[in-house]
Amino acid sequence: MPEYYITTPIYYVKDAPHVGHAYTTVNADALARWHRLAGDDVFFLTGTDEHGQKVARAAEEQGLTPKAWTDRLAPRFAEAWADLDIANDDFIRTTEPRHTRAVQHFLGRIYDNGYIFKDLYRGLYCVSCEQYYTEDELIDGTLCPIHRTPVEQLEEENYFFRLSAFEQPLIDWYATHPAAVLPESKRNEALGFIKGGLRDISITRTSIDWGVRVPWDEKHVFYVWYDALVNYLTAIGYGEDEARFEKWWPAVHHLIGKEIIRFHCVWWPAMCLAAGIDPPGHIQVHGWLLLSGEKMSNSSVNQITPGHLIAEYGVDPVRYHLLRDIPLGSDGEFSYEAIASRYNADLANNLGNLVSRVATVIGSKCGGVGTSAPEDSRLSGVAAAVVAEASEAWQAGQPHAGLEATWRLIRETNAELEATEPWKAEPGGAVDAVLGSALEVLRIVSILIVPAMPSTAAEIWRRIGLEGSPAEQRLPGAAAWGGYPGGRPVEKGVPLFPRRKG
RNA sequence: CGCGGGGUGGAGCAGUCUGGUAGCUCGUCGGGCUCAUAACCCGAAGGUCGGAGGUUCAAAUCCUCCCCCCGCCA
Repeated sequence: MPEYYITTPIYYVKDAPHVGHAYTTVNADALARWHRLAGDDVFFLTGTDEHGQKVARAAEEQGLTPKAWTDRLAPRFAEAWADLDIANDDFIRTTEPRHTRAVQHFLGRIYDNGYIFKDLYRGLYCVSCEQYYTEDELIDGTLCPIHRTPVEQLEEENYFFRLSAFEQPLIDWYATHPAAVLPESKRNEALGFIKGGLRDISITRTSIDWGVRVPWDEKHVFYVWYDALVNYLTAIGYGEDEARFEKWWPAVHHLIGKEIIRFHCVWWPAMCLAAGIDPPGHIQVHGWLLLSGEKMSNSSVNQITPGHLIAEYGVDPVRYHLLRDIPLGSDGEFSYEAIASRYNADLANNLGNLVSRVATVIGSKCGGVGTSAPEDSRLSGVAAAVVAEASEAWQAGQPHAGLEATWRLIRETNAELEATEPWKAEPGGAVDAVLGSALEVLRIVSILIVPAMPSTAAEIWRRIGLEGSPAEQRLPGAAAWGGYPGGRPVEKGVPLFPRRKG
């Protein structure tokens, strides 16, 4: 059984989860669910990043210890994901003991291998922020961007990672793993950065203590990024369960936003090499969810919470919108107009309405009992083509294309009903055939939409009288034409997606 | 010359690598249907593909220059 290990970035617990986080997580969840359908052995990891200066400061502002603060924030992410029907297999927090052990083991290996050394770090430091800035982050190159006060030139003893030693190894690695980073434009960006020359990087701090202790020098803690990346290893038993680790690594799929390309496509593979393990096998980079043209961010005032959207539209429509309207890899605009339009057009008018009209005509012409589909239905060819196209799209990490293809089958089925008008015909073979085909389409569609809308899929499955659940089906076999047995009671039910005004 | 993304009918996108009838969804208009959630189906209008040069029998697609928009701790 092929393994499919997928990760989201771990989210920084500086603030509550917003729709940008949800976008990444829903995509990861949908891909995980697709691979489960495909019969892969799936492990889906998400979690929270809890160390570092900014968390410590946020806690302090609330009059809390960092630990108390993160204990309060982390569950909000877990709850948000539960509300969005996210079926992650693990939820990692970087403050867990297992993570401390993994980080110390991983960085200890790099240290033992000679790629970490002590040196003087010189930087521009804001005393109020207790933080270093680079010159271009400063106002006029001299003032702290937050406090607008002069920064100081400061020196601190740090441990450095010899990133410079990995310039050529990384170039070689990218050459032998051409599809490791997708889309290709992002791979080129990472490679371009590497070829531009790599400098050694400071990876520890003595100025803060909210972090993972450096095992060979207790005065230092690891800088938050280098502790955070290791979460991908912690969760699969790195350093503690060799068999489990090798099962999932390096065939991992990291789903990340484009702003953290350098960390994931340069630092991280280099650190893996330094520690003596393979770099991550797949990194899929996605774009941003824009709100009125601006990136949704933690600090944005006008952020929209996932809970708010779910209350307004329902879980599955929110998931569908995120997956269908913003192709993985490019930026997309979030708007209420877009989600409402998608809801009415695709969910209410097409899918929901198809379920309704089929159930009604089955009721009036077939006594409420589903009929089976003939093999030679015109729709069987469409279905086969759509299943192939959707599968290819999902496999390639393109949910929007998979869903687009799926909806073509729904449209074709509406058109087929229009062409044959079973509601006008006398009950009999012709009517049974066209309605059987429509029911078969609904069966196939309910499988194809499992990754995007698990609850809706299960509900359609149930209404057309099938047992078990669509999520238990295995592709490609289950999507082959002719799986609907007929003879099952078909329930009309209330509209799946009541049409929205405005 | 910081990096990156983009400018295609009213909106959002595909097509650009591998030149050769500009495609899809939404919206608009007209018709059909009335099984269905005023949903569905069919048809139509609407684009000199950011601008200017160039290569070519032929350019949204290749080359040159220019203009504009957007983002950079998910």
